[in-house]
Amino acid sequence: MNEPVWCDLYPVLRELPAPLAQRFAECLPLTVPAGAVLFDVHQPCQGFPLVTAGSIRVVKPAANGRELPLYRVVPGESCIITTSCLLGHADYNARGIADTESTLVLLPRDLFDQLLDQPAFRSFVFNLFSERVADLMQLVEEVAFRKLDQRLAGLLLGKGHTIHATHQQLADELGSVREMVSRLLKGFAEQGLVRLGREQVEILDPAGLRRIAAI
Amino acid sequence: MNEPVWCDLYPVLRELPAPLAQRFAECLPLTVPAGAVLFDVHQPCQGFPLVTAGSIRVVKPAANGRELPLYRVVPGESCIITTSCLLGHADYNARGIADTESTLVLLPRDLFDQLLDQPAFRSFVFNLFSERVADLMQLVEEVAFRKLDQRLAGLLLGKGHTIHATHQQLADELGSVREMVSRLLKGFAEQGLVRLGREQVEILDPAGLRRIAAI
DNA sequence: TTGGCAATGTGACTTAGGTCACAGACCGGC
DNA sequence: GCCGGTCTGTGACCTAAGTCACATTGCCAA
Repeated sequence: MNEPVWCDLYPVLRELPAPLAQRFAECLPLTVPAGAVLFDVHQPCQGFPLVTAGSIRVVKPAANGRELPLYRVVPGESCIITTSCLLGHADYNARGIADTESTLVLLPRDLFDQLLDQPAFRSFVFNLFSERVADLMQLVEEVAFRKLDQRLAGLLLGKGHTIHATHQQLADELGSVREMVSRLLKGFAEQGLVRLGREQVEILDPAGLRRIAAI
Repeated sequence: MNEPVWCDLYPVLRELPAPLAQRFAECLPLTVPAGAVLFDVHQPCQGFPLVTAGSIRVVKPAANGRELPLYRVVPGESCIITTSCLLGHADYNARGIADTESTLVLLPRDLFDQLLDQPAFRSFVFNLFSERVADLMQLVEEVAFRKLDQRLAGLLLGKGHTIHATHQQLADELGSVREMVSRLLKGFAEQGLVRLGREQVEILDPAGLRRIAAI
């Protein structure tokens, strides 16, 4: 079991010596429904997730109930916070929620440690780890310095020509509230940058949005 | 050369095989004055710094000229952003400034890569790396969710009983402005939490400050 | 002692963003 | 068609934070 899909998404698994491959094969994949909380702040870290289907949303919860999205773990990716917690023997400092129904294998901590002795697995984990740190730096810059209209413009630009989402969903992505997104989108529409529809934003002037995003 | 101090601060250097130890010994330490910019946004990463004296302040510059401090590299520590850039072959996304006169060796990229093949050096780098990621998460939480009075209270608590610093310096630590710090400190003083003096803040009620910091 | 500079105090104002309340608009099922 | 819920629009208001301008204080060296 655990063979075909997993090795396609995580090719590094093909290079494992037999005993480790065996142990990995014994890890049962589990499927969780959308909205399932896989880990939460102050919990100890149980293991390292390898995702084959769906998407895990990792967020920082605020006192007022809002959540700031940090990143998503999609098939083939790794989870930087889990890596950090396992290496540093620390508790989680964020929350992981299944964005959609998701399937994953949870590598137990001792297996993860053994796998890290394998050069291939190690470089897989650390290369992704270092790339994600750059994203995290980007996020710090976003929340510390960029205004909401800049962030919204940037978000829209990253979602193709026509976005299908409610204003609430867009607000959630930004860690903001619906009213602000509605107001800003209306402003964009008045400038001819977008055309608005129910659960839909059509981008008319990508260059104009980029100017606002000021990336 | 490069022997006594370096190995005390970075014990991992003692475990290097002779050829690498030799290459390290050939790296000339350099001393830079306070305020020197060691690296900046969009620059390619030249190498990995080992600091023996002084302190490097790593900041994220904002468009308006202000800077948000991310962390400091002090003797014995490593620089997470440099690690990330070297591993991901990416340019810097922050600025590194000598806080005080500082002495460091810059390991060239190829030597750093070779050193990473050494288990001891590797675990030194990655353990610090993962610990700093947790700090970075903490920083995201700070700037995204916490109010300035909470952050200022937390800052004061981390600096001992009596703090010797100007309001401007405290504001810089928070990425804010002097006036805000002056006003907030005055508020703290009126609540009997601190006593203010020229370039000095004396903490009278740590518990009260902790309550405000809400850590 | 005093002139000057750095540090601090402070009020008035602006801005971004969030909150609240409620009014419409749309849409799918009955 | 009409009725429920969901989605969107919008004005009034609030707050945190920053900006500007200027007054005041305190120290230290000439």
